[in-house]
Amino acid sequence: MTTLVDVAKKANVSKMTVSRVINHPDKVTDELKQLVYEAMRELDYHPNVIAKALANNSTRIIKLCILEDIDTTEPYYMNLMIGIAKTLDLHQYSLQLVTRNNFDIGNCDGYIITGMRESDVEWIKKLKKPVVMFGENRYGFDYVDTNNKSGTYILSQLALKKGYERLIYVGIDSKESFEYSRESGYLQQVQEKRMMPELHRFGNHSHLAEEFVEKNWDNITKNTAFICASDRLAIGIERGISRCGGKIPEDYGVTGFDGVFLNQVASPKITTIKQSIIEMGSACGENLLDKIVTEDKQGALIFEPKVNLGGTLRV
Amino acid sequence: MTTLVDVAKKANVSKMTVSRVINHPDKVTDELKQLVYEAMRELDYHPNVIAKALANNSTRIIKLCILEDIDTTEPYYMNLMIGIAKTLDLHQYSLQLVTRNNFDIGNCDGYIITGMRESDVEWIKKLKKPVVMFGENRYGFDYVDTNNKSGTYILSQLALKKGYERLIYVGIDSKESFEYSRESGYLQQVQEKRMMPELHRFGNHSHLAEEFVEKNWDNITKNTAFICASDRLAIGIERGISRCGGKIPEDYGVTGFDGVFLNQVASPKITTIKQSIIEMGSACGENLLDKIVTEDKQGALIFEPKVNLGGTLRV
DNA sequence: GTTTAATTTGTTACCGATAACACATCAGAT
DNA sequence: ATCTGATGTGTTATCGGTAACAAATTAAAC
Repeated sequence: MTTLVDVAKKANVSKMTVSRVINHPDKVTDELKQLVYEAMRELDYHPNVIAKALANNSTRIIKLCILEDIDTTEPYYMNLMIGIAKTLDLHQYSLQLVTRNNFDIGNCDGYIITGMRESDVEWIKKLKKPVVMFGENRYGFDYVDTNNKSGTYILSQLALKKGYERLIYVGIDSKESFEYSRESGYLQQVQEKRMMPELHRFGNHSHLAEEFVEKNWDNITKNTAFICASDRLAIGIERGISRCGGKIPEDYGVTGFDGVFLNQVASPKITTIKQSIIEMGSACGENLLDKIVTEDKQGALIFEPKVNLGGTLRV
Repeated sequence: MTTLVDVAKKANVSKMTVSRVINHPDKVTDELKQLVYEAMRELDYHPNVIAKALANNSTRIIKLCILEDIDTTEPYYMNLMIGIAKTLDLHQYSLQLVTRNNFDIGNCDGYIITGMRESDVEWIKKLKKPVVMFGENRYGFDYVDTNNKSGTYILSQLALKKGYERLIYVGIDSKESFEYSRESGYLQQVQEKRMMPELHRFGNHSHLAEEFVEKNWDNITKNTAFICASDRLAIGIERGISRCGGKIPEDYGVTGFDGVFLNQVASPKITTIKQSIIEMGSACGENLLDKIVTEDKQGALIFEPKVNLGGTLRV
């Protein structure tokens, strides 16, 4: 492999000049820069990242910290990892998967954290390296997420446009930030239309939503659409309605949130918000690397949601 | 962070001794070793991988080279990557995904290659860094794979045990090694039982298998089981039989190979061979890292197949 | 009881980059 | 013409390890 010194010799300059051409090109005259660029091209020079890392005493390791259980049937975390890894690899960083237990083993240059709860805030604040969260939060941490509020807002709007006259929100029984945002998207739409909000919350399991429909079937008038905070709940609602003999999408509408794997087995497919986890993962990585280089706050990076039309709303 | 020198001072030895305690402990007296170990423990010393890499002029990068098209709906490659990454991360190596095009950009310590064709053999032989293949081959490259032959052998055996009296093999129309192995597993079982082998080959698409069943329905006697070389073909066979009014598993049996995602949407689920791609990926990584350290040939690492019972064979 | 060889430890140079400092060079100010 | 200060370039030390060699100690051989 060719090194700085090889290039320096060829260009008749010191290796420091070559280094400067790479890192601080404004501090070198155009004349020398040309010479150096040419030498680099001729020798097909690629900087040695390892040496660079040692000189800057960095590790080129990013830790991905998943603070909730990994449900392996969902490609969610895999997609996230793929997305992050894509970006990191590009910059010759490597990804390390950690949990709460093996968290502080070994050094790193930064953290990507997902699944944070309120109780995690304290120790996260104490981390000495840059952090980017995956998933919105209200503690001032930089994050990447879908626009959760906008998602339910759009789906509610869509349901109304399709002629459903009653909107019931089916949320997740959790105090996490994304849930509040999804609720508020529904609420905003409902208020704009001066409708009566109806909210229910359950653990994120399809059978709970299914039970809910079956128990309350008498009160569920025709022409109602259910705006659900997750595909899982939506699938439960869908099954409940089918069981009770309701017709989707003619008499009842259902929308979900996520666009993940599970939906592939629903029939009809749920109309939902599609999140490109891979893209968001990439963005997460880029954000973090930026932060490592510039040491700046990145703020929130919010992806506008895309509706994935299924068969649970009228055409 | 504490360094070699810190440990050396604390233990009253030279840093070289500390380095030796780590890398060549047999060349240091027990007395000094004890001192050094103690110092390392007290100072919570963790070697700096970056410095190590620089000194050894290694890159800590492994290239994963996928030589076939990536079907993103299948979690196959994701699982493979997860598996590999798991191992590599553990050893602070990073994974770089490359294709034929960007293959020789940048240096690396080793390669994991999958989807090799015959035409790739030449350039792979010329690589100067250790290589491990994912998927069997007959060119002497080290590899990791499921025992393909054993898989079809076992499924054929199982089908016979369940009372099916005729076994038809449905293979993939390809000259790749795994296909030959799967065929030979079927053939061995059939020959042991002194049955008449019946083989057919198609491109790996479900509709081709489906067509085959429909066109030949008259010749497909009851009590026949189809041993398929992939889940995709198996799904096609299953659909074909259903269309023609055949009953699975009462009158007809079907087995697949892979245990991948697609199977989740089949009804009834295919009885198939389950491959733990993640585990195999990990093994691939370990094999390669071993090879990098020892410079030895690793040979083949073959995973014994596990049958995943679905509903396409009698109970 | 030397001589020789083997074992153990320390010294030095080096891996390939960067930062901090030192040294030219040249413009403008006095 | 000399003195400043800005700018561009080269020198040196350093990051945290390892290999190769040198030195010191110990053991074995004659």
